[in-house]
Amino acid sequence: MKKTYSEENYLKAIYHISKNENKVSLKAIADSLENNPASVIDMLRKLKEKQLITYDKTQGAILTASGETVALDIIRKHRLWEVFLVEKLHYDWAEVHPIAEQLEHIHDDQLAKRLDDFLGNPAFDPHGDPIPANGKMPVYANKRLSELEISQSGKVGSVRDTSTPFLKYLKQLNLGLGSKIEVLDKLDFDQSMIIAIDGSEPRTVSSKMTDNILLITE
Amino acid sequence: MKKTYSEENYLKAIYHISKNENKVSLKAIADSLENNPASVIDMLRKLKEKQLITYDKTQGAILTASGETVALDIIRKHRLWEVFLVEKLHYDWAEVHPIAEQLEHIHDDQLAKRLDDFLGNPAFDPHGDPIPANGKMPVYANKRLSELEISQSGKVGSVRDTSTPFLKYLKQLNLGLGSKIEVLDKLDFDQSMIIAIDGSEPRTVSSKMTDNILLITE
DNA sequence: CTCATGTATTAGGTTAGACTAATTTTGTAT
DNA sequence: ATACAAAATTAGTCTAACCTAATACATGAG
Ligand SMILES: [Mn+2]
Ligand SMILES: [Mn+2]
Ligand SMILES: [Mn+2]
Ligand SMILES: [Mn+2]
Repeated sequence: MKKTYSEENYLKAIYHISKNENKVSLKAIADSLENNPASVIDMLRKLKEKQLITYDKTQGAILTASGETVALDIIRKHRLWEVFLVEKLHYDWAEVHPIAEQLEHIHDDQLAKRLDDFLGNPAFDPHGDPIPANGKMPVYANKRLSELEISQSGKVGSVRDTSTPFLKYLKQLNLGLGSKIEVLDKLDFDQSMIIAIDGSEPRTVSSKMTDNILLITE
Repeated sequence: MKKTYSEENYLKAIYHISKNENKVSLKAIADSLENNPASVIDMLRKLKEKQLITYDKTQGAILTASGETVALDIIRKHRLWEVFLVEKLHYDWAEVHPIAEQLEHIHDDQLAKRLDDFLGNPAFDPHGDPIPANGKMPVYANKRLSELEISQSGKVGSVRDTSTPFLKYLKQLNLGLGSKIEVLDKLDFDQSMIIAIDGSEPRTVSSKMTDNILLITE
């Protein structure tokens, strides 16, 4: 059964929220899609009807197996297209998200596979996020920078916020995927951190920043 | 001003029909898009409102300059994506049209240019159709005069025989590059033609002559 | 000239997906 | 336990883009 652009966006939003919160509330979906709660509840009923989710106000929205399949397929296409835009068309990684938001909805049976092969079967998108394959999201060890203790370190594996302002900020800090970060100090009163990026001058960064950097620690 | 998917499809349809018919009728648009005439007239009024076309029942629909710009931009993207799908993703040329129908609506300021460069600035799509550039559809002398049927016409784009006798003969006929030729009649027994050159007196010309004149038709 | 047919137009209706403005339910702080 | 605020829900409205069915207009064959 073919899904609409809008249905696909809802399923994707529900998937992403479920990875960060233990309950996917109506409000969280509304905030994420910047839609009115009244619009959201209509769509949730439609998705429930189509057996793509379950929903009630206490449990929140939960993807069914087929709902998750759709969500992962969209995320896969989104991330593959982002790789294409950066690797082949030489876009900056900060520019590709809005274009991938459109491209992820292109529907064709063979397209994702052919694109994947053309790109050399990449494992990660330009933001360091893993590309789903075979209906599953690959998992790998990662930790928020905000969770590190003083003197611990790690390599930047991905960023949770892919907004242009945030990515521009990172660029200004000289921080990219693979940068090594060491925690020099942590301020108790607002959780801001003093860090060294690739061994350079200490920089102070807010908890909002450290919450959005995911590290490969091991 | 951003155009909807549907508006773009209408403008494209009007463009294509106008190249094959001397009037873009409501019915022709309805047939081409497989939409109901009642739906079509609504959209024509909307496009007229937005100054993308003019329309009245006797003249039919005519693209304004800005309407044509939009149409050519969509056709450009359609054909570039077809090249991508065939050249890079190794689709068969017969499979790519429905996918390009979706991809042509992806909106981003830089995308067409970047894609064009990535593909090596192709002049033709996989079906041999020219790819618009700089807001214009390239035209090529693509048909021998001898291939035209009665009542068809075209403009002289080039000549295959460049011998002095031939060119002198053309001069005597008052025929040069850009001259408009209309086929008035064709004689079965020796394939000679009776033609009007720039609307002048009918002239009879041999098949040897008509084989050596290349026309821009469309 | 007239009427049959094809083309254009109007009128009214549907669906998807959004909205605003109540209202109800739930959770939390006192 | 109360009362307030946040979250969920309902009711009603809107727009884009389609539809069907009825009607008007144009045209060409007899
Ligand atoms: Mn993205
Ligand atoms: Mn990404
Ligand atoms: Mn095509
Ligand atoms: Mn083509």
